[in-house]
Amino acid sequence: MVQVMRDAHSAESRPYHHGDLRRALVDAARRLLEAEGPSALSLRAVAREAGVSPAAPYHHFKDKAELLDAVAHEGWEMLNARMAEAKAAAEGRQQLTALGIAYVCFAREHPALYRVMYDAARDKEMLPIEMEDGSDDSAYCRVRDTMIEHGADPTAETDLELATIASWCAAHGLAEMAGFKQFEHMKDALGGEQQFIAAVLQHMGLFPHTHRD
Amino acid sequence: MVQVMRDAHSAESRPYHHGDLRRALVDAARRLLEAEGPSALSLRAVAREAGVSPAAPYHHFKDKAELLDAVAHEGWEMLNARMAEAKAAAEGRQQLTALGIAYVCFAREHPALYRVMYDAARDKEMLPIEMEDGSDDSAYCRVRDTMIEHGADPTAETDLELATIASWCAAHGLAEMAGFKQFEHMKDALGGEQQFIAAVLQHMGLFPHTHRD
DNA sequence: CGTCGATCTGAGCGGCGTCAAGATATCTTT
DNA sequence: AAAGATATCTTGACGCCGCTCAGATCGACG
Repeated sequence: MVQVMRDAHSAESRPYHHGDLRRALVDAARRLLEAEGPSALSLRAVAREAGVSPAAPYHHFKDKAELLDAVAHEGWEMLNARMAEAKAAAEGRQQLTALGIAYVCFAREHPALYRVMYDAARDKEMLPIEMEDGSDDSAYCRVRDTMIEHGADPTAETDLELATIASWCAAHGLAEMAGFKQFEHMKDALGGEQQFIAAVLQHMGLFPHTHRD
Repeated sequence: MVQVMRDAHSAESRPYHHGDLRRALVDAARRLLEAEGPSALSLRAVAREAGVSPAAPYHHFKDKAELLDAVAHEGWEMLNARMAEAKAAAEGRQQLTALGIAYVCFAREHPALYRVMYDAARDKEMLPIEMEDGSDDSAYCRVRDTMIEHGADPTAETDLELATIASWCAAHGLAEMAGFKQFEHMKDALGGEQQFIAAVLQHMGLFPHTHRD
């Protein structure tokens, strides 16, 4: 992003050194992912898409997994931004529901990306730093803090953490299952996938601490 | 299936025709899966494990995905059996919690198998028939019926179905996330993974229809 | 201008999923 | 029991994959 295409060689002549191949590779991977699905996401295909040789990516990523990590990283940032918007746009205890809906809808709008995000997490058996407690602006903190704002007891730490984890797991489960054909008739009956998602979230007793509000 | 090992050749001499290669392949795949993880599960490796050429499986399965489907199928049957046990062993409204715990614990005890089960489902965007409403003895029916037994209104069909779906999604989400290292300190604080699972399930407000009982 | 390090290419390794052709065992018919 | 049909397994090959390494090319810096 900082470096632009060098002009030592013209833009046409494909300079031997790419301006910012790392950036280009991640973008190409995202493009391929959303266009052709996870199965089409090979390192060679990404290199092809970026117009470089199959070995070039190895100067920017240790291996394929590290490239996917970078793609996943951007995914988490997109998700964080989406949830920040959702909270800002809602009011009162509606904010928690809005966060849940935003989470699931993001996953449904970018299913291949969401899959890459969680596959990377599962392989390392840990969530990326962007979603952790310590990270500022993380979705985890956003949910937990919103719970506190709307009546949860901030001194009951274990309860608060369990409630946050429970909400997260529930949203993730719904995110992965909402696309299944078995629920098609239910979505139709409720007037669309978004309504279905909202209805299931409601039935989950999400964010139990807010019930007393 | 029907055929047993023919005795024209002795059991030692590796007859040209395998007795029941289909069965042997599925078993080999399960063995490889649980021993080496999903990444080691190649068609060629399965054939190797079964002592047969790489092309042999194609006389029993259309492609690799169909083999994995067969493995997944067995997984769902194991899960159904596990949940049936869990319900039988519990009493009263404890049964619903027992079902949830059984589901998540199964997934945690067989993480690679559980992953294959859901990957197969996601690729087809539908749950396997064993888990559907129509199928007798399905986990879906078991959960829904147990809800009815413990006070849910069987005439409020939409509500009942939404509640069942919500429970399922929540359990699935927890099943996939319970292994993450971020929750390690929580598991320690609660005295183990099983306690952690039970605590999160409790916080999920699972099976809301039973709350009035 | 020359050197050095970073970047990219080309060739190549072994492994993968899959397929076609041929070999071999079993089943069926006579 | 012989013969043909059928199911099963092997061999060999194709193209794609992730990954490595030697060497070509370029930018920066002395």
